Amino acid sequence: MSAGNTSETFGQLLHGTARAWRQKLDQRLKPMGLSQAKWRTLMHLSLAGDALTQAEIAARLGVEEPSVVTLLHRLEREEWITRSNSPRDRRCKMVLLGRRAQRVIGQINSSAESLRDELMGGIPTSDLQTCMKVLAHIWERAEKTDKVRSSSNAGVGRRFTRHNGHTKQGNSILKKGTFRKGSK
Amino acid sequence: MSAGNTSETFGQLLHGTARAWRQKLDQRLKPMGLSQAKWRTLMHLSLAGDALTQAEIAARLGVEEPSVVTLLHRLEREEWITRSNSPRDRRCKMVLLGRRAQRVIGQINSSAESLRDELMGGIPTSDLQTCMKVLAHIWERAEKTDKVRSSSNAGVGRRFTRHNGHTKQGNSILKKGTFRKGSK
DNA sequence: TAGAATTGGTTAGCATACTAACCAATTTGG
DNA sequence: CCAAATTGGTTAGTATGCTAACCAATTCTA
Repeated sequence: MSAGNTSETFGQLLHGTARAWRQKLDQRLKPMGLSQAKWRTLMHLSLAGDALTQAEIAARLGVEEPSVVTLLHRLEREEWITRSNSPRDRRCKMVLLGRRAQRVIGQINSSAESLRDELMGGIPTSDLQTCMKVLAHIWERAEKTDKVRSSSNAGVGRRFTRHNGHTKQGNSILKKGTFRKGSK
Repeated sequence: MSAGNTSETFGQLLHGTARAWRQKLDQRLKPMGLSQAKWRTLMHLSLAGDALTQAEIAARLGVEEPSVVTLLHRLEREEWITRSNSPRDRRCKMVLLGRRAQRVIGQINSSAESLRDELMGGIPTSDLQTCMKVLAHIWERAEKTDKVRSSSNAGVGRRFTRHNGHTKQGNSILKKGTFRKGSK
């Protein structure tokens, strides 16, 4: 990079920035006993407003299932969430927010937002838009090219495809039978 | 998610893109037995054209020293590099590229470059420039705000302090560790 | 020149992610 | 209805990265 090469630089920048951001956020949330991975999980549960299965959580976080397993174990051990077996499908675990989490979701959110403001404030909106467009483009290509993950929402637009079209209210997992995700 | 919501989304996008890129690259380099972390280390050594100390490598990679320790252990175990004690400063380990690495640096490079082309090709240069500017800005703020890491130059134009000396190499130590079973 | 401070490296222990391999339910196809 | 495929979850093992705590050598300073 210092040797006048333009290649590599973008990747460098991308990863460095992501790492710096993550560390910063982790550092802020540490006093609350949370890290970004944990916080994001709680947010998704909060957004869902209902129990989710581990597979759903994995899809929303954009990580693999085994990664979710240990993540949820940590969250459960610290009493941020509870897990129980689904009465409908004995393979499933239902994941729910615990009291503790419900109480601090707001705080978490505002922490994350103020960091965002600090980091991105002052940047022209159009520049930001351009940047996001570029990132989305890259992401899409990177995910698409040679692995066809079932529920890999490649980007920002298309979030988790709601199998049956009801997300927040009804039960995500208590009403199996009608939906089956992607084709695969 | 696409409408007027600038919060959260950007971070999401940043991390997702970085992760996707990394995975893609790892996947390509796997047949060669390399991952991005390893590859980057080798590149820096190659660029330096000379032995580097572990601290220098850490600075160039932008990671902490303890992370470098295990990384170098893996690289050494696989014979990509050799490490030896510096004769001028007994605290230092000099890290050198091994034969194996020298032989494939070119391949590594072209792999990474073609991936870059695939991911970024077709994106207007000006957009890219804008994107990089934004990322650099964010990175700078994230590093600066509450931790004063040695170099805060947003990574792209970093300056490494030259240290170097001779290109001599001995054998890779095998030193067992002075176990002191720390107890405060 | 004798501490004190700094610097280079390490170990320990944790967090986060991945792949591979596996079990146990459930769904599907005859 | 039974065997095969699929799906949800787990374990095991590895890769990266971090912080905290610690030696050992070197450099600074009073």
